Amino acid sequence: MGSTQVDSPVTPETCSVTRTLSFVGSKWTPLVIFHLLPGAKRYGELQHLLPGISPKTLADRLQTLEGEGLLTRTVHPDKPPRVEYALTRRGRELGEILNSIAAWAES
Amino acid sequence: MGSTQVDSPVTPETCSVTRTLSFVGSKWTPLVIFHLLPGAKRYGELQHLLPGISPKTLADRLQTLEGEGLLTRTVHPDKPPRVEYALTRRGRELGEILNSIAAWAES
DNA sequence: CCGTATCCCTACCGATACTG
DNA sequence: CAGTATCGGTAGGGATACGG
Repeated sequence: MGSTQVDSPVTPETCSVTRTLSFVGSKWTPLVIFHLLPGAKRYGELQHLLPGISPKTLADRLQTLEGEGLLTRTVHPDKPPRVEYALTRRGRELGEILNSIAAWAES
Repeated sequence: MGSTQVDSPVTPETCSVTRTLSFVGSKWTPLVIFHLLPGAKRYGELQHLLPGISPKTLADRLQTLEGEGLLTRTVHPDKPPRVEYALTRRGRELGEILNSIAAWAES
């Protein structure tokens, strides 16, 4: 006998793609990821690579990406302080997808 | 002699990925694309497939996607009016990328 | 050097009512 | 049926000043 239960529709709240794009699509986030793909960078380096970004926004993006497990934040106990950000494997995987979007968009 | 000209930095305004995600990342847009992947749908069908979306938002998303060349809008001269939306080849290509994001997000 | 704290503005999105 | 018009809330992001 067939079930009378219909599939519950996917909503923006339950869609994995919508959820992913909700933070990857934030302003500056793709560029942050691109700049980290070649290797770890310091906070100040990213600021110079991203002219126009505010310190608040850069910190927001880095913290969100860290919270999503896409990058790691490493504090080196130096004076003056030195903090490095590096993509995780998962972050690099997402970077590859962003590259495929770039290829699609520019073709 | 090496040029003294440095690369002008990429900004969110000139980044093709940021620009793409600025509309693909809009709420409901990925779901609209997913529902159109199997084939053309009418406006009312999409409304029922997307419970909770407002008519304004649905119209906004469809018009944006049409403007980006990702779908076509076809008016059939019937009574009552019948309008169908179908992905273009480019729209289906983007849909495939969204599927790869889903695979990444769910892995 | 690496951020946080505030304030503010605006663009996105939802609800609702209405029209060809 | 397939939208448009209008209004309003809210969250994202910028500018700026300051702190560990």
